[in-house]
Amino acid sequence: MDVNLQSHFQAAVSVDNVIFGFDTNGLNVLLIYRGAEPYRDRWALPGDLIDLKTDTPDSAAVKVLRNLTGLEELYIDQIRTFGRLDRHPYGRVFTVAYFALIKTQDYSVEASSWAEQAEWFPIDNLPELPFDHNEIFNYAKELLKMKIRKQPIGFELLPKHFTLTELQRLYEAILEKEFDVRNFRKKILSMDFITDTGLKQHSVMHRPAKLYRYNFRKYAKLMTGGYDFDL
Amino acid sequence: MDVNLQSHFQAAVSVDNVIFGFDTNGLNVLLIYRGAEPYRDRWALPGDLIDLKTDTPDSAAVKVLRNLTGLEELYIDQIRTFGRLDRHPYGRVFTVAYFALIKTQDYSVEASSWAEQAEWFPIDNLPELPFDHNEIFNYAKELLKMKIRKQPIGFELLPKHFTLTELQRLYEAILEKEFDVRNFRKKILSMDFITDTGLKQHSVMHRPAKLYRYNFRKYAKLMTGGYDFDL
DNA sequence: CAAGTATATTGTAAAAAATACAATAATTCA
DNA sequence: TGAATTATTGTATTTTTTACAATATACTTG
Repeated sequence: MDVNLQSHFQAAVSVDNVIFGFDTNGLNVLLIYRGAEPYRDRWALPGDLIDLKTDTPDSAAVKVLRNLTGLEELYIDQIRTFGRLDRHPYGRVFTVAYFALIKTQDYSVEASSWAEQAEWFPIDNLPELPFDHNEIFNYAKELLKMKIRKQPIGFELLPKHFTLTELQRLYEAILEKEFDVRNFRKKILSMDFITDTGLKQHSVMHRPAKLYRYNFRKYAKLMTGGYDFDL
Repeated sequence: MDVNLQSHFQAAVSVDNVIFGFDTNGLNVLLIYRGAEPYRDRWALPGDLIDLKTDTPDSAAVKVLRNLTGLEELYIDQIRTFGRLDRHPYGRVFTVAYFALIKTQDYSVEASSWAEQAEWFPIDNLPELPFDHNEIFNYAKELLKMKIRKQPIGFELLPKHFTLTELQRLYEAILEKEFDVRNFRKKILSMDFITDTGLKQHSVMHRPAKLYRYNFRKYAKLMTGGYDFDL
């Protein structure tokens, strides 16, 4: 290979995942406790160097997510690439950041191959992160805000069956803004892609709420009709 | 360096720009005629390998754009990174795609250091592009559609002074959809970030249109008030 | 200079969507 | 049985969107 070209083929590329989860305490991010250098013993976004022989950025990000959660078929999407010159102490490493949503309820620490090293952190109380991970996280947070208003991805963060109040709390947590109960329900129901399951909460010491589920097929149908999701 | 690490530091990273321009014929993309291998003598997106010693993806993309147009201060934004295993015949090359908007009127082929090799192509009549450039272009086109509805970036594609009809044609070309003249004007003017310059067209053989300009300060003010641009 | 040509500009009524606002209902627990 | 707690629902007002066509202004030509 040409000497000129040679000088270009000396970069590494990694992926880093910003994994969001939602529970009664609000929005959380899944961080791992690094067991290896650099930045050993620091909480960081879960990520890995891409294996140049076998992986694309997408496949590498999916692998990280799968290893960490033991779950398949999660929502994941590329955010953007970060490439500051000094972002990695070992050399020139570009990182492709990803954005994932998981149902906290389905996630069990035990299923993870990095079990004891993973932990949920409330998004408003993150530790200082290594590399440019704070920057990546902030970018992801903004993206989540934007996406939630345009696409019905909120359901990826809720259990299969959920109440309208839970859905409202989710939107409020993400958008950092409160909605009127009546108007929120009217709007969500008018969009017509959640379905009443006929089930109710039980063992709650108040009027039990109806349980709904997200109906992807209805959503898909609306989209092909040029529908504009907005909140 | 560790052998294990060594195997990761063998990638190259490039940037590729999808540069949009607008004229009376509609939306165009700027392509260059490749003078070097691979894919010599093919029309392709302007791009370059990132110099690992000196450049970030952003700075590299700006350089490509500047070399090509001779212009400063253009609108440019990252799209996403593409990294199929076989996308480049010389090895593992990831490419960070960018999206740029330029005022065709300000662009002169002469100013370009690649002068004779650059040419505008109507977006609905592109040649077959090398690498994964067709995929990148399609992605960019969708992104443009999305962005134009959310941010006042259309003005980056128009001369400093423009008529409302030109603005409408621009939106129609990008969104592939026609708008009612009265409603379009009402909406645009209600947004209140374009200003009447007091000037008019001349030497047109019909009623001359008023010339407007984009008022960034007004827009910025609106945004801080939580305004939602939408069309 | 009058008529013709071509595009620019403007208003209004009806329908739809967004907003503001509070009373009643269903369950558990004591 | 009533107290506690959260779920559920409707209506009037305002704002936004939509549908729709007549008049205005410049240039050109005869």
